Amino acid sequence: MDDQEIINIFREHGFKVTTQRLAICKFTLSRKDHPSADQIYQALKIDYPTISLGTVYKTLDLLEELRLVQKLRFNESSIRFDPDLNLHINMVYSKCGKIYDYKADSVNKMWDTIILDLGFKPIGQRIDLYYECDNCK
Amino acid sequence: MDDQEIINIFREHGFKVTTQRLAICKFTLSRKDHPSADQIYQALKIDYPTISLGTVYKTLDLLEELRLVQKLRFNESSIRFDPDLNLHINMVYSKCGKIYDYKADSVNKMWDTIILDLGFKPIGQRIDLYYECDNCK
DNA sequence: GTAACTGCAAACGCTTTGCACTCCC
DNA sequence: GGGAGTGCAAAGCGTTTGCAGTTAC
Repeated sequence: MDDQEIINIFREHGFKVTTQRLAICKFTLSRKDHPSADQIYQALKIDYPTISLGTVYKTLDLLEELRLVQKLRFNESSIRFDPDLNLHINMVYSKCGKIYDYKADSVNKMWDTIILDLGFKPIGQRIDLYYECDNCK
Repeated sequence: MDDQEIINIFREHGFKVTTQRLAICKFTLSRKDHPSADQIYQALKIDYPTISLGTVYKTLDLLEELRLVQKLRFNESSIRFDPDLNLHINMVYSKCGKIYDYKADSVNKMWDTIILDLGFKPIGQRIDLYYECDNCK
């Protein structure tokens, strides 16, 4: 998603385009490791020294409302933000806290069958797999 | 799981059996709707008026350590406690906050295939399905 | 120009911690 | 009797809220 697309989405929904919003949005959408609000804040502080954590939180709420990210709570204190709202598996490395997405056609097919089996369609889903990586921590 | 079984598990691991622990454990293991620490506390306060929220938290941590429950964070502030550690789907009702387990052989079979496809075995998993119930809230 | 947004700091809510008292074993 | 467990209250920590100042449009 390029800058113009993001700008259009904001404007279409009546939200102003600010430097902070664009930066937070671009950063979060480009990440595949589900950063926390503070990780986003720390990363952006380098290029935008006056940005505040409050703005990061408010913007992330906005992105959730615009269906550009989803909030995920894992078994740790902070919320992680995932820019992929389609069906995928969250590969969670329990020790080091890293999280990556895994996508495969086979999963989609299986999933369709499970949903069909259940008889009614959910409004969303979440699939996690937990691993322990020996080389971390 | 009856009282004696729970008592044995505590003793085997060198933990003392107290009235509070037994009550918290029995209540949590019997619940299928994934109560929060405060819900457990509120429910037990009726029969055990002197019980404290701190003890509920400490005991739930102990039960997690003994692999009798797992902690689950959903998109709400508090932690939910699930006494089923085997493969199942969490049916989450987004509006009213209710959560139930769904188990089916078909899911297990599908899941085995997905894991086999991935090539390496996880140490745990979590599957959520989100619904909106019209009659709630 | 003005309504929306930002940055700051205080408030909030759930969870954890510390400690004196209590009670299993 | 002694050490683990409890209850209470304070501390902790990520997140939310309120507000004066600022900025997009």
